[in-house]
Amino acid sequence: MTNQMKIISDKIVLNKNSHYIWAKSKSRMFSKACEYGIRATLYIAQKSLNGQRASLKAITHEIDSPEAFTAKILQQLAKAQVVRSVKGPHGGFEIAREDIDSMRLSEIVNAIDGDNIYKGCGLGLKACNAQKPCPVHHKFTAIRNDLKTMLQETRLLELATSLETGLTFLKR
Amino acid sequence: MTNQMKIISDKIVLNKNSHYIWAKSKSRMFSKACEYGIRATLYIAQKSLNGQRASLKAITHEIDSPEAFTAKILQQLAKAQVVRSVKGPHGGFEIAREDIDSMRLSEIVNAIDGDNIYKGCGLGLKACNAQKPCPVHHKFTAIRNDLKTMLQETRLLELATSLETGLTFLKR
DNA sequence: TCAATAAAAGATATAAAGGTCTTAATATCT
DNA sequence: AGATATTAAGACCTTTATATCTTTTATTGA
Ligand code: FES
Ligand code: FES
Repeated sequence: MTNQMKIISDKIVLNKNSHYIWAKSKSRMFSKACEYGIRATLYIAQKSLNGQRASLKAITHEIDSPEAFTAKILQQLAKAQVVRSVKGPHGGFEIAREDIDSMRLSEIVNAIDGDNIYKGCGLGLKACNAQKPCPVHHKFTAIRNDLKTMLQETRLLELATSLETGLTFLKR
Repeated sequence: MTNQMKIISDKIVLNKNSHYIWAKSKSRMFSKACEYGIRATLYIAQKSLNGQRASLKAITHEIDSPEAFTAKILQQLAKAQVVRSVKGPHGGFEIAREDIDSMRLSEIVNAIDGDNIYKGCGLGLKACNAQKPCPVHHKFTAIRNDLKTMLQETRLLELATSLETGLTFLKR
């Protein structure tokens, strides 16, 4: 590289006039909002199993997420009835025991990211359509369906339990 | 809804003061740049199999993508040696026959999106780490590995051939 | 009923992705 | 050599995602 561009970080590249030029888009399966949302929900589930509510402060501390942004996401999850919120002293977020048993990962993902991840075309055609498939359709739908099945079958209880027993973690 | 917010489209929601509030992030497996990049590469491969070059204009027409943006993506792919570009009259983009045989889908994805999609943690922890796994680690890595394998095994030739025979499509 | 606490709602700010436009470089043909 | 065709490079603009800050609403308990 003989020119004067400046690499600020892995993601930020500026040229000599300090204009942003290009960096690989760090694509992810779920949006950050959804990642925080899943982690927050799992923490709340874990606390709820112990008969406790989780406050916003506790949540953001335990999952290492930005507080105000996490609040917004929890609002969404409360509207979607994934979690229940309680205002005032000793308030916070909770999930009913029977919901922890029955709720699936897919409900959280749906509430935040919608279902495009397992319905949309892998190459971005308007919709996935087996009658007029894109070149990756067959290979892609197989993986997408596995993802869909996994999300729809995985219960909150199972994930919250592995957290409780210290087998898995929400931050590092 | 008794308030005055205005739903402009599926993705754009404004409140009474015309401030953007919130909409589900349409998450996708690959970035749009990557989707266009794959589609463009497949079209170029198909033309190359017929001994022809593909011009930017022809590409954007055939894959239905924004011209200037597609040009940027093709620049990236040329730098990554996924495609070869030729300037001047009768110029355009091409892929050597032997590369069409050997090149895998993963090379295109890597050139544009990098490898986070099959290396990163599904819940957004700094890195995926089996020693201190997140709650979805085991279920997630299984799917991610299937995706990785699929991308690494799928050859351009196979996809370009299915296009040529009219079994699959790059736009609709 | 009042102070304190905690979430909801709203406004605004910043960063990244997606996209356009203009000029430069390079190849081809006459 | 000059006109033309085509991609490369750079600057810039727009939209969406991510994030923060401020004000309002609900709940509790002294
Ligand atoms: S049409 Fe592209 S994935 Fe189904
Ligand atoms: S640690 Fe989260 S996917 Fe491996």
